[in-house]
Amino acid sequence: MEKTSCKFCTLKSAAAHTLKNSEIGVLENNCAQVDFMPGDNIVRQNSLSTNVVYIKSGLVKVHIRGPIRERIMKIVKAPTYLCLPSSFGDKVNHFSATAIESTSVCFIDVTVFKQFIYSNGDFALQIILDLSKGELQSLHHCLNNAQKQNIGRVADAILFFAHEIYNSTTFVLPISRQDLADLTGITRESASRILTDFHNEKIVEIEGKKISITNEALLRQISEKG
Amino acid sequence: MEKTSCKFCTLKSAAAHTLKNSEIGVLENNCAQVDFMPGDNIVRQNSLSTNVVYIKSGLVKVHIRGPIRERIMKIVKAPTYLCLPSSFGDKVNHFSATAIESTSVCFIDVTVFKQFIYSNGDFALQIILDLSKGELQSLHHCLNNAQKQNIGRVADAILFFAHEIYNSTTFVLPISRQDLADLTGITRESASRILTDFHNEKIVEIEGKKISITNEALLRQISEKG
DNA sequence: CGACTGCTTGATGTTGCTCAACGTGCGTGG
DNA sequence: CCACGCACGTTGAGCAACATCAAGCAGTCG
Repeated sequence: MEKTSCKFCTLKSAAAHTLKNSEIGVLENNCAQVDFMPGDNIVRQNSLSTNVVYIKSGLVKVHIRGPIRERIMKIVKAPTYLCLPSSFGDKVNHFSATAIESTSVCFIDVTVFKQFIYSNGDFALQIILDLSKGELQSLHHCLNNAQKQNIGRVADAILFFAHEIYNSTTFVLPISRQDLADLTGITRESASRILTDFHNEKIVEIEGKKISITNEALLRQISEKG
Repeated sequence: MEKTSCKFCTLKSAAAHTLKNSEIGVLENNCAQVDFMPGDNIVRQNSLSTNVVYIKSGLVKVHIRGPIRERIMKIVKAPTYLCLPSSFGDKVNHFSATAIESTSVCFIDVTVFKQFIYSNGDFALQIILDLSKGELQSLHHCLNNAQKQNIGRVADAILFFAHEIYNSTTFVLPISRQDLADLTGITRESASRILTDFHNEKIVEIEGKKISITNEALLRQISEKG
């Protein structure tokens, strides 16, 4: 567990920027930074949630063991808070989180966090904004998945990585086909088939994990039409 | 628009209980109560969201016009806040809300609401708790629907009405088959078929909109096994 | 080299949507 | 009052989308 100074941290959240110097001091004493390698488990479902998790850098998948199969709820890149709702709404984590790329995380004591909300209105408002945006996003994601058929969801996922994560139409998929399937809620086989279909129809070029979008307009259309 | 006194309102939210007398006064001047009949539109998707909506009494469906078809996100009973995330996360409503039973609603100015969060830590914490619990619920609901097949979702819906809404194994379904289909993400025809299947297999007794669960153990098993 | 993992591809069966037909109750307008 | 349109509900037949099952293939690690 390294010694870090929150005060001079260059990767502070919007909420943390509202903290006063004295509060930063408190934060520093109740905050632990840990680094994770790809595949490492950051948060485990059903374990006790005593810390707020802040992703300083890296890429993380948030997943949950559903009644039938594993489901990846979302893939988030730093900087972001993780699983705030679990910390506040319940005592246990409702999700697991696993590093996809090497990732730095700050664990912050939840009681300290609550203290900040209590004493610092700006901080509270920022957290509420974060929560609200997060909820809207995941509901839309959920809605999309529920109504689209497989091909549309895979198109979605590709566009997501291209624009939300890598800002490039060419990228290396950081997850396996199984993970891609879990993310879109389909089977490994279907995911594989759809990728080769896209390749054959010259919509994207696929070479192992390397993906390159060649006909973005069509891909977008597939994503929207379901 | 009736004259009401928030101070003596017996249906206050947990958050509102934390307000000081002076704050209640402010609330009273920025709060309007409106009554709705079944079928009335309370909040309209894509309209400007300038108010926080608090359901004092009644039953409401929250729905959204998806890319393909209408989708009912959830059915909530009073007392509860509605669409908080829309108010904070964005300027427009992401959902519509429609009264199912006759319903009393308080519209509260969002800037006043923000003021409370800013000045009253208890209030902020309560709102964050509400948001967190709401998000966890909707994510689980989403997850369930995504992995279950139709029969399991309908079983879910029946159990939901029995236990969350009416606290009785016999009740009158307050919505149409079409709505039930939109709630579970299936077609009207499938919903109808599954209900008659349940009836034939003596799992529930169905007579128009009157529903009576006769084999709850089996119904629960269907709901869980997908 | 053999075991193993991740990926692909084909064959088969099931689920659930679509379409179509038909009955019912309700409100509207002639 | 009746005729009509319209929303709702039920049922059946056919079909498309997917999951499942099964087999095979390349790369990797012991």
